[in-house]
Amino acid sequence: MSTHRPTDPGGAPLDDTDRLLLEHLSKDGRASYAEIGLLANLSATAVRRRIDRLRARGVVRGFTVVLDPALLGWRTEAFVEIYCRERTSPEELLASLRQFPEVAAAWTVTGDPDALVHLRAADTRHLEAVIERIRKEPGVQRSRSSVVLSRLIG
Amino acid sequence: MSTHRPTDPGGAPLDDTDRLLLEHLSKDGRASYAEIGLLANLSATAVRRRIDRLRARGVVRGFTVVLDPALLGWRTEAFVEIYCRERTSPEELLASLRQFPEVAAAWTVTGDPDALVHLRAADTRHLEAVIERIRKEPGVQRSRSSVVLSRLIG
DNA sequence: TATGAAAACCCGCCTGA
DNA sequence: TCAGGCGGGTTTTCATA
Repeated sequence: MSTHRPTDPGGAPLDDTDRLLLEHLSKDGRASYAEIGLLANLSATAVRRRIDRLRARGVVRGFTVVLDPALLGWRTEAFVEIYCRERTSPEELLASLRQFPEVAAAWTVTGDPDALVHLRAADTRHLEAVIERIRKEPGVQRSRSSVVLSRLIG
Repeated sequence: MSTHRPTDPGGAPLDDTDRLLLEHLSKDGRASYAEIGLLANLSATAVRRRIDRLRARGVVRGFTVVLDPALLGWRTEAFVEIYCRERTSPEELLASLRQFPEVAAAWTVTGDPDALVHLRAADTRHLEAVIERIRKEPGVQRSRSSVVLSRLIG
C-alpha cells in the first residue's frame, strides 16, 4: 500500500518527493532529517519543511513506537462482531467500548453485525472475561467471536 | 490498553519505568530522550539505554510515522472474510494476499471463515475491483465482505 | 538555501548497588 | 554484573536572513 497511488486526494496531492520521505519515515520514524534528505537529494531543512507542511495538512498525524504485543504479554487476539439493540447509536457503542483497554480497534460496518471489534488479551481466559463484559453492555444485544490464529499481514 | 498490565511476559518483564517510556513514545515517537527522561526522572543516557535494551529484546520493533489514510486518498475500507479451498495453506494465502497493496492487514481466524482481510481502497469502485481479484485467487473459494462505515477506535 | 547558535545524540569511562 | 550518571566531540535541529 505504500507505493500504490490512489485517486487524487483532497487538497494539493503529494508529490513523489513527499511520498519518498513518508516511505522512509514509515520504515524509520526517528530518522534524522539529514538522513532522509540524502535519499531525496534534499537538505535537512527542506525535508523538515516538507514534513512540517504534511503535518499541518493532517497527512502526517504524528509519530509512534511500534511494539510487539506478544512480547508485551498480549498473546491472544480476537475479532468480535457486535449486534446492537435497536436505537443504539455509534456514540453509545463507542462509549461502551472505550472502557476496555483490550479493545485495540473497532469499526461500524455494513452487513449483519453492526460493529467489528479487535480485541487483545493476555490469554484466552482474559479474552473470555472481556467478551463477557462487552456482552453485558446495555447497547449490545449479542456478539460472535473468532479468535486470531496468526497474523498474516499488518 | 496502554496501562493495563497483562500476565508476566516471557523474559524479564518490563518495569514501571519502561512502561512510562513506551507510553510517552507511543504518543510522540520522535520525542527526545531528554524530554522523555524528565517524565521518568532519568537522564537522557538512561532513557536511551533502556530503549536500546527494549529494542534488542524485540519489545520495541521500531518507530514509524502515523499517516491519515483518508488524506492520502484511501477513503474506503472493508473487511473481507475469506473461505479457502481445502488444502490451501496459510502460506499460500499469504502469498496471494501479498500481491495486493490494498491489503492493510490479514489474519487467519477460527470459526467459519479461514481468514479475515482488512482492505483499504480509494473508493467503492476500487474496492470492488480488489475484492473481485482476491476472489479469483486459486486458494480462495469464496468471500464475504462488509464495508467500514466509521472507525470508532484504533 | 545557507548559516550559526542551541539542543540532542552517542560513546567511553566511572560509580554504586 | 548491570543499570545509571558524567563529560566531550559530533550531529541535528531550528530560527534567522
